[in-house]
Amino acid sequence: MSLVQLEYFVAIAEEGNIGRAARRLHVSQPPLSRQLRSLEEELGAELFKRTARGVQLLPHGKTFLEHARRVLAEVEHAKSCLGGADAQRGKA
Amino acid sequence: MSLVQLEYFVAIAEEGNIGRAARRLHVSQPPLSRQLRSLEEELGAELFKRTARGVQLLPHGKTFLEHARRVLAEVEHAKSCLGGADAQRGKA
DNA sequence: AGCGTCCAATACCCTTTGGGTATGTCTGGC
DNA sequence: GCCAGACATACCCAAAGGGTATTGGACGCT
Repeated sequence: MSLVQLEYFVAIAEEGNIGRAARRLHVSQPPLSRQLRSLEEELGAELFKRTARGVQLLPHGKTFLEHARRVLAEVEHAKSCLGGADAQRGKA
Repeated sequence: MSLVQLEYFVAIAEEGNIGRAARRLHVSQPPLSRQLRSLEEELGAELFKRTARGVQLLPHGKTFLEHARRVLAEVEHAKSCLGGADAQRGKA
């Protein structure tokens, strides 16, 4: 599991659509599909139900989403507590 | 920044010695040196003072260590809350 | 002072990972 | 039946990550 996987997962969850999440993240769609699948395999749980209109969070996915957000928030906090200058630049 | 970088950083901090941390993590020493430096560059702050006997946490490093531990703990929590089976296996 | 030891840093190579493009497959609407 | 939209797959290439070998520097001992 990696931090980018978590970022991708959160974006997909928020968009409900892998392609749209890809545009938001400025990457193309296939990498997102792959990272998501790889994450699901590592966790041993399906996070989304794939439909013809996009993806939909499953119960496991909802649970994991909260954790993922907390991890990412903690990371941001860690970054912002150090360099000051760098962190501020990053925020903009 | 990646999760492995945080794991490496914590191990180095706990061992006070990159080579020993490397053995503990079952990797060789150079990758750890590199990842640590890369982390410091990204954060824009030196985390350790390099000495002839090993490395020593600087104030920034101590602060960051707490955050890093929190992130990793949160990740473990996220994992353990899903698959059950997989998570239990991972714990052993 | 000189030597040996220990540690981190660097150089170089190779494998693996990750992203991009093109295409396939399926579902739902007209 | 056909088209449009969405995820999955195949294939390629660049980048990241780890390994081995080596260098450079600091400490301790004699």
